[in-house]
Amino acid sequence: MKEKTADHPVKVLLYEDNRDLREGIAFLLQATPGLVLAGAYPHVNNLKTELHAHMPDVVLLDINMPGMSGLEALPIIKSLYPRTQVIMQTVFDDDERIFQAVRSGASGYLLKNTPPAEIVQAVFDVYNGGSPMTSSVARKVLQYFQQPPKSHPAEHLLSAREQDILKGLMKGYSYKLIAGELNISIDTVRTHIRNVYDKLQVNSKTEAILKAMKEGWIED
Amino acid sequence: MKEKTADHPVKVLLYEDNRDLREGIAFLLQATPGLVLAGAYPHVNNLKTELHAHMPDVVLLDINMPGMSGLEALPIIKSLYPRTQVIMQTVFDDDERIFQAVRSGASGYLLKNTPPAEIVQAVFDVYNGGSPMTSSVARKVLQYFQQPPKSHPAEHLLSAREQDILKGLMKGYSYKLIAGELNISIDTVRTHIRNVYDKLQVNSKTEAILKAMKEGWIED
DNA sequence: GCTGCCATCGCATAAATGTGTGAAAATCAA
DNA sequence: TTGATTTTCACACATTTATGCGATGGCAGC
Repeated sequence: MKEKTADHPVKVLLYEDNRDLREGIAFLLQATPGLVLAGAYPHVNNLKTELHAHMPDVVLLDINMPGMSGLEALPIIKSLYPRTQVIMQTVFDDDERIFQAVRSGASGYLLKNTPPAEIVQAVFDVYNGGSPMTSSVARKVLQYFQQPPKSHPAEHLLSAREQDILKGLMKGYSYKLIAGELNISIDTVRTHIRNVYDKLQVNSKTEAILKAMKEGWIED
Repeated sequence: MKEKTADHPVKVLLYEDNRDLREGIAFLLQATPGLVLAGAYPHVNNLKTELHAHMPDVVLLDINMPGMSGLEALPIIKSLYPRTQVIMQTVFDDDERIFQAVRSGASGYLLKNTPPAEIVQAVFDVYNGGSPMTSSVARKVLQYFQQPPKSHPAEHLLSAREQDILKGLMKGYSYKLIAGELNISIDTVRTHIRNVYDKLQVNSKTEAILKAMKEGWIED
């Protein structure tokens, strides 16, 4: 990880409706060598204008603001300036906000209890390609990846052979192909598929595949 | 976020093959109030025994160790003691390792350049439900979410009506149902589907659906 | 006006699929 | 050993799909 703080000062734009907090952070950013505070505003209603005027490297964006919320502002920023790094700040760490922010391209996510010094560090972090996150937020993000302890209702429902056949279907194979692949007769394939349909409560290839996918069956 | 450090001391198990590093971290963990170092080992070859003996709350796990690697040890730990929190440590931050670790249930991921004080902090973090991550690692995780700026090649390929029909197929409908749904004749549905197949270069319902999904067609 | 594309419909035929009924061999737990 | 399950196969028949070869009308662009 190469530090690029010496390159040119990092331009920061701050959106935070709480006046004390805004001025506090603003002061700190101001006072930090290598950072330049391009602006500090209590709302994002003039977002586009300010973006075009300042061309910030990093935006510190509060989620809860009067008028347009930070979550609404985020996609606008990222669509206009994809390379601008955005750090979200909020008091709440509910899943909904986090994932909406992450999907919209947020590069960092800090809770409001983050000490000011770490906020400054976070600015450098995102600028250098990192993603500073409050650890409780990080946990929620990770949990999305954790192999959802797959509740495979089908696991015990379908026999090994039936699973083979189903996998064949999910690859788009015809009965004939599956039969060839597994070296069994077409009629056998029929039988298995019939049983699979019974167990999955469906009555067509399509339904079986869709159900199998929704049920979290493929690894793809 | 409730701190639970006063509850009972957090039992930590440390796996790290580098002796200096191991002893350094071990000393620090020892000396930290609220933490108890249950053991510090240079390899995971006796993993199960040590786990059963110490029942740790948190495991600090180096990835690169002689014999069994940390990545191999992780799923074993999580399957035996799902509630034990594991922090991975490594010098490398390549995507492969990170995602394998995350999928296997790692709760934290620190690079080796992490200052010792932060390692201690990380132990408390995971114990309290957080997921301390080096910010460069966090970035890679986030990027996985931001992935799908899906290119819809079919968007312009298929006409509006053809897309309607395809959506019908993807809901598992039969021709008859689609015809009813859209108030057109079955033969019309046939024609559209024929054209869709031509354009998607497939020749069965199943293939069309699978292709449509892979192409990022569904929102599900 | 002509041309290309789209949406609509019809008919015909071959192939694939869904479903009913049966049954033999292999495997496995009680 | 006995019984339950699994895996294998067969034949039959209805339905659904896939595909070929049409046709009509609408609408946009040149």
